[in-house]
Amino acid sequence: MVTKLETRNRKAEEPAEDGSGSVERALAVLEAVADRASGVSNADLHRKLKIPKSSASYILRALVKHGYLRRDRETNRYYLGLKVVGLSHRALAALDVREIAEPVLRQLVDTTQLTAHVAIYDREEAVYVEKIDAPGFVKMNTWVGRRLQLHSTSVGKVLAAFMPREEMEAMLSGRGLYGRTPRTVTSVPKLLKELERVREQGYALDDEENSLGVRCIAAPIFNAEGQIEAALGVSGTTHQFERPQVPKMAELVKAAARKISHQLGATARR
Amino acid sequence: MVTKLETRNRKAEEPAEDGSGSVERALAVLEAVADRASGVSNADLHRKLKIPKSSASYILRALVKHGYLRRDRETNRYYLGLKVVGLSHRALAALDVREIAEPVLRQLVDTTQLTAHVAIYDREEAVYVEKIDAPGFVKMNTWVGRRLQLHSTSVGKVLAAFMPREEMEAMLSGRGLYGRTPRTVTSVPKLLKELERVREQGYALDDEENSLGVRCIAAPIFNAEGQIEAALGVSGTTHQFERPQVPKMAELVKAAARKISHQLGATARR
DNA sequence: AGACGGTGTTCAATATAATGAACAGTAATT
DNA sequence: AATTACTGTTCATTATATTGAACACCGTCT
Repeated sequence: MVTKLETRNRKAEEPAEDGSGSVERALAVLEAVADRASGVSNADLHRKLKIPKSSASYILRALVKHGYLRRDRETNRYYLGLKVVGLSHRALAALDVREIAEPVLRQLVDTTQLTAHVAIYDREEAVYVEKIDAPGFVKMNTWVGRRLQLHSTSVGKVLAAFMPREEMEAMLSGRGLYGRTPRTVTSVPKLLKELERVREQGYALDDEENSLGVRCIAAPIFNAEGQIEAALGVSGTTHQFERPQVPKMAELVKAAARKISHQLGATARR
Repeated sequence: MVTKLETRNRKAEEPAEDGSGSVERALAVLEAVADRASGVSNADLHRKLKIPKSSASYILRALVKHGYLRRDRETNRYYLGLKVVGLSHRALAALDVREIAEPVLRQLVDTTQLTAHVAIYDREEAVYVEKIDAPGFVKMNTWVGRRLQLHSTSVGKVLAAFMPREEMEAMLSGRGLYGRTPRTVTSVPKLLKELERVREQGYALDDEENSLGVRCIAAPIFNAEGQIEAALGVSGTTHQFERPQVPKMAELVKAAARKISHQLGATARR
């Protein structure tokens, strides 16, 4: 332990990770490679992760051997392999809500002309697990797998508002809320009030709080146990989705979310 | 199942394995979890992978910590985490051909009323990296990330036919060709002849060779260096895609593939 | 040519992780 | 309630993987 800390002398900005592990380092390598679309060399990893290049050499070989990375023979740079794409499909296929939601989303996109997403809660963030693009040329910079902060997005606020109270409070206690835009709610007390309103209204609004020029609205999807399963949201530019439309959109989104909840076996709520 | 266990046993008996063992086992765990949609317990892994449950315990914790697996607190079973979905997006985003191909595929689906795919070569298999569904109720059981054998599919045959000759022959030498259907080409010499014909014609046909009742046709996509980059294919049931239509479809698919090649910077070929 | 700064790989010593056994829970038995 | 047959976790010891240093290999410069 001590020697480990000594060898990794200055990791100035990174939070201390004391988890033991060769496995963890391999995963860190995987993520480091994912971070750079232009590929990563053995030496890059040696610098970036502060691991001996000999170790990186072995780790990389193992990852390549299993298809998680691929190696460009010309440049000796490493890129993400396609094995992860197969795994991704398996991970998503396990989420029943996706399949059920998809046709409902399509219809919602048709009626609202906005981009629709389904997001679930995962490790203190919201993750998009389904997306249907709006027609037209303006596209939202989102994708299945994208992770979002809870406090600055409509789906995030919905997921937080309806999760078990103690879990939510434990998560938020003593946590800084990053101000993504001037409109982001950055104080926990204010957010708690906002979440209370979300529970009352049954929907959450993101009025340029996550990205300037983008407005979103989301509603909760419940499962048969009455717990929140996911959030359904629509997103558009402030031009596509003007403020006066909010009440109408809220009803449409809530209705769509209820429809999905119902198909998941949830009984009517409220 | 049986064959899987057999290979595991043999592997365990063989002495030398290069690469980092602990990392490889972690990856094996990841894949074992992916294999079972119903989740996997620590004890399941102990049995399935023949690793001590204490070791499995540590590996699982590391994978959960980084989001590659998630643990159901109720049942202590493990499922794939959403981290892999984010990685998948990065891996696919690195493939320029996808973005370029997408609108062309859409148009091709419109004109042919068949399902269109783009596949690339990866580790002796073809992998779908893009898919556009045909309209209608019949859906192909395919997905982005699905891996296919080279010898029994149209995209696979195209990828094999146009890859560097020596690479292809090294890969095929002394390899058994699994007979997926009665129509599958199962001998290497026959396959080589077939690939020769593919090169001449500029397209490959899969006439119920991979799956009974499914017919596919594919053509190569070349990059600016004149190397094959991907294969573009259309698939349909034998009802949707009848044999007399093959010549016409071949031309449509070849034209679409050429269009993509051109946008990738390839100069006209043949 | 020769020296340099940059790669990635190999090897033996040692620091680290793997693991059998013991432990502590849980659930369904008798 | 006691018994059985499962779980998963912890810990000290051994067996293994990690890693600094040496090596080999480029291109690019004097």
